[in-house]
Amino acid sequence: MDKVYQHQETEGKWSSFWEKQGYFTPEINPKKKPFTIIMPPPNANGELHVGHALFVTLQDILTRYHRMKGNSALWLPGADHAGIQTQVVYERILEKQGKTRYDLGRNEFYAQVYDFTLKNKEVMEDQLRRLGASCDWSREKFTLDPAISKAVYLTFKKLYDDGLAYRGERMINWCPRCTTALSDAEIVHQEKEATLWFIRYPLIQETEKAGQCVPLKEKFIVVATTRPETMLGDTAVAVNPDDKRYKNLIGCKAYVPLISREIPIIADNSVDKKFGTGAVKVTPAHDPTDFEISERHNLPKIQIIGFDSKVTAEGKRYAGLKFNEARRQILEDLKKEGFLEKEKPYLHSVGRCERCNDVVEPLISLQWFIKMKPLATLAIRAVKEGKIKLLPRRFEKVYYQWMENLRDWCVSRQIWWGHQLPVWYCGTKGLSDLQRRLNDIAETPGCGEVIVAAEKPSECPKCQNAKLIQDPDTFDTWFSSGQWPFTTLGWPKQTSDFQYFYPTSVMETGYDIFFLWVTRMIVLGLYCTGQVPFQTVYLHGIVRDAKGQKMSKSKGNVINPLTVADQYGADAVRMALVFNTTPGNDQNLGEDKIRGMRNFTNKIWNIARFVIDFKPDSYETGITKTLQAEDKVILEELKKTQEKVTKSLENFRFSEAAQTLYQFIWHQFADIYIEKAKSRRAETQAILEHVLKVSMELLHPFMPYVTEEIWQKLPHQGKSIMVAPWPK
RNA sequence: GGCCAUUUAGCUCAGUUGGUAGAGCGCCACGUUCACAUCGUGGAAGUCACUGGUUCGAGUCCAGUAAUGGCCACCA
Repeated sequence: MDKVYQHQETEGKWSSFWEKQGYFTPEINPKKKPFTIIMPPPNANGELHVGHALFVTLQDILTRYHRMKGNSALWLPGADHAGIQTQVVYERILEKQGKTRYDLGRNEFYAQVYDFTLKNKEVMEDQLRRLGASCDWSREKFTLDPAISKAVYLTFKKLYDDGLAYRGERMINWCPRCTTALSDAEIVHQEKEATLWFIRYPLIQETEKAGQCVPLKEKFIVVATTRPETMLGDTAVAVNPDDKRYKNLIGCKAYVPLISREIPIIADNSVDKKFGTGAVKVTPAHDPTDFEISERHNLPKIQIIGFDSKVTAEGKRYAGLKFNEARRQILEDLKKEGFLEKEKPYLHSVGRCERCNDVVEPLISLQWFIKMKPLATLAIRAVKEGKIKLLPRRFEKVYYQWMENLRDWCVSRQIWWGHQLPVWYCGTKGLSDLQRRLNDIAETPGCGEVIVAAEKPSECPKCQNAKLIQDPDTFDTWFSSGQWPFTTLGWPKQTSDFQYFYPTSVMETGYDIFFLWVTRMIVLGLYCTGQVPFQTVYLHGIVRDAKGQKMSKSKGNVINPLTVADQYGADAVRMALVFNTTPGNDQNLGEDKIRGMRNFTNKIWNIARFVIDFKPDSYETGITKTLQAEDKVILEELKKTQEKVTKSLENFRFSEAAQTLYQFIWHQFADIYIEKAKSRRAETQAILEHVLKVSMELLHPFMPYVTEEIWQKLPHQGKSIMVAPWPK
């Protein structure tokens, strides 16, 4: 044995050995208890980062532990097409070639992105293997696999038939760069220095009801806004009904300056008396609150900013201008005509597209939605009844809050990369103008019937027209990944996998996608299968750099897990990622820590050298000799370690288990026992071998490679430590 | 505006039934024949953010304060 542990020479070897032996593929055995983890599918648009390495480590620990315990342990890997994110990534690649997706056209673009994701997927698979992931490649899935897609279509049809999926004109978040609607969960709010403009809306004396309306002294009602250009779409001014300043004006009318539209002054409780002037301009087509006010008061909704961010024809003389140019022009005109009373700096938050960072525009649009109230009720109950446990527990509170305040989920996206909606229209009549324009669809006749079906219908059931047009939109990527825990197991077919492995045991993922993903899996899992998708949710934190800064390419502080795995060994990287960490909290990872764990692997290696390289003529193979005090102590400590590690793992306390093993192996076994054993070498050999073997078995889930390498050199009947029984 | 987390040795962090403070890294001294210098032995180092309370006893439970970070929300 070498003096220094050479991870390069062992890690690749064992990884392929395990896979060839079929150890990653569990058997469906009714006598065994299943243990299932569905891997959060990495987005197939890049390489693995250190966050992936963390989930690989935690999930592999659980899988290896339960496999050794004798369960049928399935860890099912996969990859996510990652709709909008991948589309944005690929469009950036095209941009460098001076192209847009429109230059390629929908089919060619889809083909190229498909190719791109498959290549990334392969790279990621190798990287997962490299990190020691013992997942079952024979069951690997991709979100765009035909069977998975079909399940997704069926779910949508089921929702539609149950009245839970509907198409409607609602206020959505529009990303002008991605040219698509987004759900609320995909919006990132950011503080921004802005200006609050105070604009005078001239009052109109109501002649018929003379005397009822008492105009203000200045004959204006002043409103405050951060977006003056939206005044083009104002259809009311709202005040709080209890606001004494404006009480006499309720029911009166005012002019929108510059365009001279006559609008009512109305009372609505949503208006905050203390904000600005206490009077707010109402732009129903471009603000969610205003939209709701307009619904309550039956106000018209005038869209004045189009999907192209330009002012529409409704904007009269400002039509055709980009919204920001229109803003400048309008401010200039307001000033010139004396309608701008004052301005003041104001800090407020703007919504941005999570993927491309463009400012989103609230717009009314015809989209598909999922009704969330009834689904959320199921989801809340599942957690309340303890059918799903969230770790750490504190996430239950935010879970309930989120579920209780859900708005309907907009699931249609005007992007090309993803599952196209299983909706067909008889002729182009059913398509929105937006859809026709974005996809350059020529008009074809038809009765306008809307058909939702898992497969393309041959003709319109109403008028027998065979020229049906599929909805060009694609699903929110989280709609398909929200069904991942059961579509991967064959649902809706009652496959043996589904029956045996579902509901899954643990969902292990980052808290950063808790709302985007975990909540949706719970909702859709309960709805589709009638069972919880998983029993325990373990949420890990973000891996930051050594100083606690978020890793990013631009900062240059990224730790590439594969690079450090090559340098220090995958075992060291894995151990560093669980050592001294807690669920739900971020952790800092520096190279020092990984180096320290590399030293630990080397320590283990040298313990093994000491134990294994000893070649006496003969020695007792069993632990039968009268035991000395130190022998009793180490065996007792080993027993305690075994019990503690088992208990820690049962309770998802990975760090505690890792520290227990580290302390035992290094400081009790090596520093104390081995030192003492040196003076009575031959009679301790059996104990040394035993303690080493059990230590390796306990440590195996954490550091699979070095433990296998050493275990193989020890006397035993087994073929691999991976399938050795968990020490009792 | 609401909610949550964090605050423990120079640094990064563990500490789950409340019982004399722990780890890794770093630091100091010594030690290279006999598994390992990717090492060993020994050592210095903390009034566990602050204030009050419960308790025989609190880093650990309760109330409040402060600082930092995060999440959620329709702040015009």
